[in-house]
Order: sequence, then structure tokens, then C-alpha cells
Amino acid sequence: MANEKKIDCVILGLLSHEELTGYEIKKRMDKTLKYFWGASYGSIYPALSDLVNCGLATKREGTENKRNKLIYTITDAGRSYLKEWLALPVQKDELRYETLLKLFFGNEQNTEQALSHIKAFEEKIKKELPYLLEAEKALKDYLDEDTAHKYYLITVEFGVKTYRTYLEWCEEAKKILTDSEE
Amino acid sequence: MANEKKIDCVILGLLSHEELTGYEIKKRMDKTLKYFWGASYGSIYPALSDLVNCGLATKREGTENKRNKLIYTITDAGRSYLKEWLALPVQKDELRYETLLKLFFGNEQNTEQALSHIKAFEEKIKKELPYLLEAEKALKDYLDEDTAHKYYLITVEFGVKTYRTYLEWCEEAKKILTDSEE
DNA sequence: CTTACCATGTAAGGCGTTACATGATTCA
DNA sequence: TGAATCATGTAACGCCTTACATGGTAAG
Repeated sequence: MANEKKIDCVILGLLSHEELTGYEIKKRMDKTLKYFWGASYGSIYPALSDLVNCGLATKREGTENKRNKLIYTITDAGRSYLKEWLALPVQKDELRYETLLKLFFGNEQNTEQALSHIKAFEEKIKKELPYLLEAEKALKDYLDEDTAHKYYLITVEFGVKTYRTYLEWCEEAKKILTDSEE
Repeated sequence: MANEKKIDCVILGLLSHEELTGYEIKKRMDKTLKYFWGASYGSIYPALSDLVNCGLATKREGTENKRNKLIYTITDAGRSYLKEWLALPVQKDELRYETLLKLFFGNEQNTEQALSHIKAFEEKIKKELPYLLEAEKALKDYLDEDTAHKYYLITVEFGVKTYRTYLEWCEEAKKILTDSEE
């Protein structure tokens, strides 16, 4: 198996508590993981083939509501591999915010432009925050139903807290720019 | 010119207020931009060549303290290009935290392991925060010296605020895990 | 009947890192 | 004299996204 390819680990993680198709994996990721780990079909389907080739998952055909599906299941080897990866220290946490990049060079543009970048960022966050709050509520209500829920909650809390901080920062950033204008 | 290649824009941004060598560009980025935009020599040097080929920068040889250097200067075309890019809306702000990924799948490992990922994250943040605070102080003290400083301050404030929130989150995350143990 | 969603994939290309290769100078 | 830092690059490779290609089903 290739060394610690993250997309493989993510998929194994998702498969570790239910069988899924490639399409469903993408949906799961778009709903819950996309805040800290994105993936496209172009990386998911090839990764699934690799996992099968390496014996970390198995593939079988299935039919559901008249639709043909390729259902993937994690193997024991897959579970071991996942556990080994989880035990290793984190290699990299990376943040790449183009918004901050453009603001950093704000002196080369006019104040209005910088403000509009901040406002666009603010709107995006305000649009996404309700989904996180919804997830937070659902997880808190059913925390005891599944031991996995507290781990999901931890990651959602990260999102809620940072998003609220982002909004506070937007206010402060706008203030710094408008105060210095007059 | 290739369409909006970010590394080109970053370099032009840095060149927009001083001439620099490739080596110095890397140092600048490691000190200030690395919190939201990283880059390696393997991307910087080729990008510099591209910029010269496209007429967005010029290269000249220079000697300083007995050392030979290749000094890059932004051209008028380079300034225009930078301004155009700054005026365009932000395309993507991306966060990729492997720490959150491993915690999301925490149910597949033991609580101790999950806690150790949180602690490692906490330590990394605690180690970096002082540098941000130092930069914050310096920028606030000399805010009026240069109109660019308020833009730098905005990005540093982003770091300070989010890092403090990260530390609060670490406490909460640890609490969620240990409370559910007993 | 046509739009949206379900479902699976491939190919080309972009973008970047790591490791390698080289060599000068400074400082302890 | 050996390590650290200054300084510039290349090559191989990894990993991912975008766009393309295809076709079935559900719902309005």
C-alpha cells in the first residue's frame, strides 16, 4: 500500500462504520468533512480501486431501487491499516486562505476593494454557519446514541467556534480599514 | 501569462514594495505568509523565471557581502497584473487539518490516542502564538509609519484570534472526551 | 419531456513538494 | 574545520481538480 495516502484513509474511515458506494462517499464528505477535508470524484473512484487491489476493501455489485451500485466494504486488513494510520502523529495541518493573501497586499489596491474581500468572506461564513449549528444541535441531542457522535461533535465544535471568531475578525478588520480612512 | 497562478501573484506582491532575491522571498514567506500561504524553493525559483519570461519582472545580477545574487524587480506590467488579480473575487479559501480528520474517526481508536492528537495540536499552536503576538505588537506600535502596516495587522489579527479560539477548542474537546470516559 | 439527481468512471493537466545537486561564506 | 546559513536551481514524483463521457431513474 502506498504510504499514508490521505484519501485512502478517509475512505477507509467512512467505510469503517458502514458499507458505501463511491457516490455515497462523496455525499458524506460534502456534508460533513468538506469543512476540513475536501475530495472530488476524480480522487475517490481511483482510490476505491486501489483499496480493492491492496485488499483493504472489497467491492460487490448490488441493486437498490432499480439502480445498480458498486458497494464497497472494509476488510480486516483495511481496519488494521486505518488503526495504524490513526495512531501515527499528524503530519500537516494546512490553511490556505486566498482572502488573507489579497488582504496582505491590500496596500496595492484601494480600501474599497479590500473591504469587499472581507465582506465576501463574511457572507460565505454567515451562509455556512447555520449548517454547522444544526449539526451541533443534532449531535448534542443524540450524543449517547452512538459512541462515535462525540468525535463528530468535536469537529463540529471546531467549525462553530472558528466561524464565530471569523465573524468577529471581519468586524475588527473592517474597523481597522474604515478608521484609518477619513 | 498563465491564468492566475497564485504563486506568481504572491511573488509579485512581495516584489511590489521591494526588490528581492528568490532566497529572500522564501524567507519573507516563512516569516509572515506561512500562516495562510506556504511555498517551497521548488515553486519559487521556477515561478521567478516565468515572471521574467512574461515581462512581469526583471532579473539582474548583484553582489552583496561578497555573495552573488539574482535580484528580481517588478515591472509596470507586473504591477498591472498584480492589481488586476487583487481586484478579482477570491476563488477559494481552503483548510486541510489532518488533526480534525483523525479526530473525526476517533471512534476507531482509543480515547488516549485522540487526546494525544489534541495535545499535539495544542502544543504546536502554543509554540507559534507568541510570534504572532510579537508581530501584532510591532505592527500596532508602528501602524502610522507605513500605510501597508494596517493590512499586515489585519492578517496577523486573524492569526491571533483564530489561534486563541483553537486553544479554547482544545480545552473543550479534551473535556468532551474525558467527561464521557469515567 | 426535461430537469435534476443517481451513479461510475477516465484523461489531461495543474500545482506543488521532496530530494537531490552544487558551491560559497561565516561563525564558533 | 565543521556546521550553519546564504544562494540557486532541477527532476521526479504525488496528488488532486476539472472537464469530459455515459447512461439510468424520478419527479414536476
